[in-house]
Amino acid sequence: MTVRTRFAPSPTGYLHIGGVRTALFNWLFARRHGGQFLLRVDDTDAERNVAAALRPILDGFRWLGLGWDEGPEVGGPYAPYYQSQRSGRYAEAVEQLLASGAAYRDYATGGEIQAERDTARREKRRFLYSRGWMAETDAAAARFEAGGRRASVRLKMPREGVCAFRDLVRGDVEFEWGLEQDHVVRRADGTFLYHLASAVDDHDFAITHVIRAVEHLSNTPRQLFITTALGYAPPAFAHVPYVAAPGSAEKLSKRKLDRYLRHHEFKAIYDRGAAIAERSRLAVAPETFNPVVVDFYRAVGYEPDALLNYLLLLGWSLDDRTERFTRDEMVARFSLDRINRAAASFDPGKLAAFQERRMQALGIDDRVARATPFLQRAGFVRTPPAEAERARVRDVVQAAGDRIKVAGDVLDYPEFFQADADVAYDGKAFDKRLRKDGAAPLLRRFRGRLAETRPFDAATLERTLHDFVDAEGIRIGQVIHAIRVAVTGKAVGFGLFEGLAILGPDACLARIDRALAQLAS
RNA sequence: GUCCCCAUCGUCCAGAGGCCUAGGAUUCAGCCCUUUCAAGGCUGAGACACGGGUUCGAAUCCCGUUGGGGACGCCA
Repeated sequence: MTVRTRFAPSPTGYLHIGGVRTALFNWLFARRHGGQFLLRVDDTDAERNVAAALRPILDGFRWLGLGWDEGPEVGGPYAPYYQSQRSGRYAEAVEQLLASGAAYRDYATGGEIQAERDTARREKRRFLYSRGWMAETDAAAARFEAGGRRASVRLKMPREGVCAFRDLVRGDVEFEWGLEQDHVVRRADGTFLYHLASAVDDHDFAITHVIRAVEHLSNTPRQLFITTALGYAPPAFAHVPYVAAPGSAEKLSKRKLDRYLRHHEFKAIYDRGAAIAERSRLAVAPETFNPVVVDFYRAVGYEPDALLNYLLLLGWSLDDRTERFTRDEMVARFSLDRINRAAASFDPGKLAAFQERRMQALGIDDRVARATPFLQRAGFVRTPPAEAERARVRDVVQAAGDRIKVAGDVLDYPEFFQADADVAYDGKAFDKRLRKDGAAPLLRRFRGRLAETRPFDAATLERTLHDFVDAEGIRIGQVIHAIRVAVTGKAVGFGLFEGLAILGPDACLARIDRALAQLAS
């Protein structure tokens, strides 16, 4: 029997980072065992589905490189993979449940159910439907319908005994049947609910392993009930713990961005991302520009492999030290039995560390390829880049080295792409390094040396400065900062000589002149 | 409220009775390197929630307490 796993997103418009981890586990498990990983669209709730809300989810999967063997846009032998298009099958299943007595028509109104629920809560016991409006015979149904009521279909759950099953991460699990609800599987309007659809689909799509978030653990008995009532062989279950919020044990939620922003590492990656988005004139939807959502990482230039590697280790480990995994290594080493039982908090700082290492491992060509689109969006480089632009990007990325931690960080160096007159001065740096006694004349004299320096490369420039410093009888620190601010506008940046060489003599001289003029005025 | 689950450095993991004076990663602090900023190197701080058992021996097994969390929909 070949292993088949699935991830079943409902089209909400965004891909949650916790969802990705669950999907990754599914993907890895299927790949590990030479099986198939499929995507199924859980869109039974028409009201909740916004148009085109599946797009960002599929894009996210593609970006991450988590390919699906069957599902939306790729089809497959069991198509369609949209629950909204499988009503025929669900209708059959409901008829079968009804016929076997595993389900019944129910005529209670929402208000009546709510009243029973309220009573139960008042009496401090778990709610259990009285079955007061249950119709098990056509005669009973006719009586209710004569009163204008419409039937939903509920599961007739056992009221005694236990539901026991083995969970691949949690071990043996038991639930008391008597505590289970008579869940609705078909609404009064004839549409079907998740549990029914899920049980039917897992069977129809030949899913062998249901690997999903632990939130679904308590749903398992009712799904098992449906599965067995329908005569299907149940899949194996593996319930993965949820991903908790940074510095907390609460479930990570997209809606609590404001609260997470109080966590300094979370705030740091958010702020960095926001700065990149702003500089690259990226139109960000506040809805998804959120480190809880995968889109965020794509937008600011993270490496998918870094995200995946980090997520893999959030609740799973191989041993006490292996942390770096390539795709192939992940696939080769992954196993369900090393998934933790406790929830794990999302740690943005550690994700950033993985990203940094991954970026460092990339060759210059890859880094240039990652950085270029950000410069294009910011309007610094044309699409496609001119030859000179291409070379400039390469030089800057090379010189910046591992200062570029996410691809969007290349926008920290606009001065290499701007016209001389557009370079902005950092006011504080300008005052500190240029507006002080001796700075201007020193800079002017150095300009003279610079004008004669040839070749204009980093090594020669460095020699030029050292000669200048010796001749003046000063320390290098007395002039180098002034040069940096004059030429780049900033107090910080990569190697000064590399920077000067990249800009070339004309730009360097023009910028020094501009700074000098600014000082004189 | 009812049911269920979880519990090792701030965080993520290792640990399945002696290998643990608890290991790795990340974060943080300090030092080194250095024209700035990064990176890198070195050093350091930092945990078995508590109480009882079981055992020659417990972070590991059992019970309880405490704390934290999840599920309780005609949502998925």
